Amino acid sequence: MTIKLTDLESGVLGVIRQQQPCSTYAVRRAFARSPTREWSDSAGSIYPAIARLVRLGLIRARARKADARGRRDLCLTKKGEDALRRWITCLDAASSTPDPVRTRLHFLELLETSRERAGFLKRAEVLTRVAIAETRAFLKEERAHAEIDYWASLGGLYQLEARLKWLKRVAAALNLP
Amino acid sequence: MTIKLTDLESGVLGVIRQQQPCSTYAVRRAFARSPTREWSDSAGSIYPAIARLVRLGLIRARARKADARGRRDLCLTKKGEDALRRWITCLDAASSTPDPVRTRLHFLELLETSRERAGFLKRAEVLTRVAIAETRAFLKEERAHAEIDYWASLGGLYQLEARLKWLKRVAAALNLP
DNA sequence: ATCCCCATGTAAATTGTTACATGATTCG
DNA sequence: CGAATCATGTAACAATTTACATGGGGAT
Repeated sequence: MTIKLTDLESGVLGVIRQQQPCSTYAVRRAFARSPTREWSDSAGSIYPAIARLVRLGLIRARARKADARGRRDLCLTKKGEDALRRWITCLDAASSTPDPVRTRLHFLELLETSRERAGFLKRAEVLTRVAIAETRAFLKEERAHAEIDYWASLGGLYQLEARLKWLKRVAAALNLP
Repeated sequence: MTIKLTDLESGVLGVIRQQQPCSTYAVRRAFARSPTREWSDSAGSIYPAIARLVRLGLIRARARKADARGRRDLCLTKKGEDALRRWITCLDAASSTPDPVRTRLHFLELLETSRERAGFLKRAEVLTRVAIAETRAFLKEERAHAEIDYWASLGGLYQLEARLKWLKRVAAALNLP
């Protein structure tokens, strides 16, 4: 059975992979820095999450010797890299997070070839277009019967269209077709 | 002490207020309809949430007589309306949801005067502009040191800018300055 | 010396997910 | 009649929030 990661766990893996070797606190700081607050930076969520990932063998933790504070160096294992890669590439419509594309894009470097990266962006684009079509259909019904819900839901459409624009810009910037 | 509502509870109150009297199942259906999945539509979250709200005195549940299925008519109490109004107007930067503005806008009708409604939109606009400024500052640092994180975070900026555009359109549509 | 940030966590309570259980009604 | 949907929930589990506890190290 394949391991199913939560978004927080995936974010943890991703940040560790970017900064390894690093401490739990470094991950926390990285999460806290982000203006969009994609992941929770509370100790009560991160420490248990990392303990889980160590238990699952996705992270290796090595105590620094002669460190009075008991800091540990965290690194991804091979298994951890695989799990992270799987999370990135298994991007689907059922994702519960506000922006599953953006959270994954942070770790795009884990995909080695241009082909894989372009594939990710393409899949993201298709998903977004599907969502746009669905939202448009929904808005059509909605308009007729509930004015305010129409305007509220229109916000979702604007967000999706912005995502599409952003994806194009990212693809161009990264030289991906 | 004032009651602090979760987003799900607020959504429940809002939908009930729009459709009252209605059943729990009607709320569930309303949540399930939305293409943006702003609120969870699982029975395991909604039934307990409504039980909580009844216990807190924000909802009144009345059994329909001679209804074999045991349906209940739910209505907001005065206290429930107040709590919902407070949730809508207490829009702040610390909101954890992806789009605290959009979720609240659904229930804008609860604000009676144009002045209040315009106030809400104005506050939303200010919050968004602040977030945009913060994100721009963040991106400036980010660009220098982590290419991919820069492009990922740029997505957040696009979302915020889309929100601003949407807010303008909503204000115009509702004839609010 | 004292205060604040670094850095580790844990405990209790709450919340949400997944899956199940039950029975009524409608539709083909 | 059988399947899908309506409509109520609950139980077990997993995850998160909030708050606390502990101590090192650096700056004023």
